[in-house]
Amino acid sequence: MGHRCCSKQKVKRGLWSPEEDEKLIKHITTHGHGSWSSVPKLAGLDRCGKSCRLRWINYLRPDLKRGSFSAQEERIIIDVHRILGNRWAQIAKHLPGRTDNEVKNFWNSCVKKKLIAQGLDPNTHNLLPCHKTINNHYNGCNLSHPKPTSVFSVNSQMEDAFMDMNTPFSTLLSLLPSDPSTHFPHDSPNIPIYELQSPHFVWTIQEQNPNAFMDSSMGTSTVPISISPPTNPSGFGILEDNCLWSNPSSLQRIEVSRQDEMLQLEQQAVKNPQHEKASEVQMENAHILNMDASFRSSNFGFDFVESPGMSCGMHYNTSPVDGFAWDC
DNA sequence: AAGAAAGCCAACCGCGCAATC
DNA sequence: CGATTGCGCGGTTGGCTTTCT
Repeated sequence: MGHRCCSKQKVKRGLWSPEEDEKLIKHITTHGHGSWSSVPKLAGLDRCGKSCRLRWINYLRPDLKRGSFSAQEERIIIDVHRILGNRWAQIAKHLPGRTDNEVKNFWNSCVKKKLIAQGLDPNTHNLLPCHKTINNHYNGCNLSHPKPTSVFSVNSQMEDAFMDMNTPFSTLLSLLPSDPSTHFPHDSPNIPIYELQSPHFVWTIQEQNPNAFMDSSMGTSTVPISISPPTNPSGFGILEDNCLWSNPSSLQRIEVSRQDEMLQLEQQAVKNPQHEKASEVQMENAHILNMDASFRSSNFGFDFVESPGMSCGMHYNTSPVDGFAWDC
């Protein structure tokens, strides 16, 4: 199995010279790479095809985004890594202009250390053993995984939609059960809990504690979601490339719309001081709207809570705004 | 100022998969 | 249908740079 294309050839190795780069760029921009194994010969390079491919993909490609990673890119990396693990190529697909190698290096040199500093195991994203004494409650609510009060079957349409990054957020919401008010748990009438099952996944969806939202400065409510493959005890490893929670653009659109609404109300208050009190009421109402438990409301972001790989008491917000939050 | 240690990142290695022979 | 080939991937290495002592 496999092949030893490089080991049997006496070709140059190590760092690439500017002249070699120039030859490779010239060849690929004019002829395309075609078969990588033939590129060195055609381009006049004393390298193996594999080395040429790597140099082009990781360094010379014109669409590469150079420079340090943004905070949002870092967040995406952490989010997707929590689900996919060290599948760098898959993670890199969520970061236009970044290569798997770049993501991997960034992870190993920076992100890993940050997570450890936050008391998280970078491999599992669980709390490290020495940090597991943090309170196991969430804004006064017991966070031990609540039993779902309703289990819905997810048909293929829903599953496809959930796994497709391009599915509009409104479509996702419309696919959820239409009348969530009938599925509130008896012991927590304000916190509906759903579990959606398919042969491949279990989605646990829970409206976030409204009090938690009221503490939020960004005017966004969230629907914590945990997704786990029913047959995989680790909770990781078999999710597909395009996952709902890795759709930051949807979240941003939603959040921007909420922020715009709040901004408009604030501007109204500035323009019409005599109506300031009325605007305050309107703003308060906007908050209340955000607390609306209806899944058809567009006031949601998506979070994970209590997935098999996450310790009780830890709340990881996937919105582009907030970072890790510890609920103590 | 100099040597050591740590950080960073480009490149290599070896394996697995899929297409082709 | 097995062998070969090409490609892509994740893990690892090695060397350059930066920071620390």
